[in-house]
Amino acid sequence: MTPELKIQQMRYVLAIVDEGGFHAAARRLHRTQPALSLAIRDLESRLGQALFEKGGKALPTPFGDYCLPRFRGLVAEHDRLAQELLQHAEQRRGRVDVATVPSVASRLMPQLLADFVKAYPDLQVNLHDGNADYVQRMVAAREVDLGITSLWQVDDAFAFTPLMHDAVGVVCRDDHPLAGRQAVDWRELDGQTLIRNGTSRLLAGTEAASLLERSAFYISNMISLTAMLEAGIGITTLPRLAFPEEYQRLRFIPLSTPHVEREIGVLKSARHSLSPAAQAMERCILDSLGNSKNLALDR
Amino acid sequence: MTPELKIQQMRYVLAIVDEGGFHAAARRLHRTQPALSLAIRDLESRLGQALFEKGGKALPTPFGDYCLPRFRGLVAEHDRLAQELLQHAEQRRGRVDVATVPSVASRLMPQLLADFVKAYPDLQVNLHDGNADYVQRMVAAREVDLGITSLWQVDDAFAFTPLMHDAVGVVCRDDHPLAGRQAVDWRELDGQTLIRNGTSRLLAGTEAASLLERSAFYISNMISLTAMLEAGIGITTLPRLAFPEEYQRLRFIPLSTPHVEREIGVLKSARHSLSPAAQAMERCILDSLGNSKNLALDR
DNA sequence: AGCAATGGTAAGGATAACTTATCATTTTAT
DNA sequence: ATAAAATGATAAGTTATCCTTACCATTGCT
Repeated sequence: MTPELKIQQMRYVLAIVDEGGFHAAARRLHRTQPALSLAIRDLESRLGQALFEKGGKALPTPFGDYCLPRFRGLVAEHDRLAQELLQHAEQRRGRVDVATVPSVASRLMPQLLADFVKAYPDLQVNLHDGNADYVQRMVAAREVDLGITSLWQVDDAFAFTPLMHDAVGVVCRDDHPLAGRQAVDWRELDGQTLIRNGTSRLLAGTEAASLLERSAFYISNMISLTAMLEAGIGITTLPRLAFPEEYQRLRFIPLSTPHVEREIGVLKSARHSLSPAAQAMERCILDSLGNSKNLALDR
Repeated sequence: MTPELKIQQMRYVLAIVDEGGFHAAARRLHRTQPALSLAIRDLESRLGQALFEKGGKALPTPFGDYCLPRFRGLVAEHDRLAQELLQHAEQRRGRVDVATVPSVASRLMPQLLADFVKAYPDLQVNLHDGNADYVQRMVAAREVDLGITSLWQVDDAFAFTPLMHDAVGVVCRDDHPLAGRQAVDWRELDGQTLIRNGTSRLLAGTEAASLLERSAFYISNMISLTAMLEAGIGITTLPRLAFPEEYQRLRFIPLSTPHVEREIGVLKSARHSLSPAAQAMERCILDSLGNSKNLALDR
């Protein structure tokens, strides 16, 4: 019933009209003139009406005149769409949503995003941050394309690409007895006031696990936690990346025994592939953080 | 640079998504499953991005999700256009402009248009009327598709299809000496007050031409002319079709010597073809007035 | 009149599209 | 748990579509 009008046939019609003849149009389209003749005849037979007058010249019929602007419209629409989709496919347009843990957001993302917008200036980036559980849930719910986090729970619904190891250490004020030390053993913390935080669970399952049970404080908010530490109320443990360098009076001492580290990496859904923009972001992340095991974290 | 996205490929994508799988879609499209696989692969390679996830199920990728509504839009646009053009081609929609001489407009068009709208209820008809010169100029300027008129001037820019012969006669009031006659010779009009009108030039070039020179009146407007005739001021000549039957006191007496007639027919441009709607109108005119030499004009 | 355009036509070849047959996986049912 | 059925991918071969070469008819221009 409804004829299938091919975009290419319409293009031929437009070229013939614009160039004023079959030969000229054929030249422009890199075809031969009979190719156009046949294509036009086919289109005419589909519509049941002639598009060009019969006598010698390539003049549109009244019906052809009626079709012309409509063909032009659909072809323009097609080209606009093809262009748009290509730009998305080629990662020149689009949007990425990324979720990270706060330490990554503040320590790694600034440089990374600067590199990213330089490489992909027209891609929109949305950055969310929260704890590792939150990041993983955002990825699972597909509210973000990618997460940069440590693995919260192994689950084959996720694909995790490791980026770096982030060792846990003790954080204390500069007047604390441990402040000048190069390393510390967990047993030395016995009797100290330990403030737990969101990352403390990294110690669970290690020989230092008992420290957690003896701790009376839990503070999730980083601002509050640093305020407590600066006030000299106690000490805490943090992965190095999460240690806030900007607080002058705080010190980070690596925990040598047990050696505890979290593994930071890129998290994505294993079942779904990435949008083109997210592919660009993933590549950017891997290029920038992948090989260099990021040893430049010392101050 | 810009890939050529075929309407059919987009249709395949939509069918696969809507039917939830390659097999189901293939069934609906009367194709086999590999045909779809290959078409999709081709489209994906043109865009440089996968549209469906790899693992078994036919789930769209995020890029596929992005494409879907746009494909749907363009396909819908295509179908709408194809439908519209087909309706025009099949003369189910469109517009015809017709110009006629007044006699045709008042005596022939009412029935003809009634037949036409019955056969083509969705076609818009615009009817213009004026003298034969006006009609011919309208056709030449392509402001109308068709004219129904007598030929004003022969010119190979026009195609003229004769419909009927329309004999000239004398028109007078019922109390005129000629009123009861079956025929009249031009010599019998000698000494009568002859009022010329737009059709009087039909006598030019005949033996009765001298009558025109002796006439002091010329009235182009039909209402004015009939008023003059009803007032008994004079007589005139008119083709039978132009004789206004509705005036009870006026009589028409055929002119037997010389026998003068105009030929009424369909006029169109010889260089341009007709719009589909105009083709419908032409056919309707020829069917309704072509063969029957329209002898049913007596009252 | 003769030449150089125009577009149309016929036959054959290149390309694209589709089908049949088969395979590897996954899902469903027993 | 295992068989059966359904999924999509792949390879080879067929068909249809599209395009080209070669030629013709007509028109317009020197």
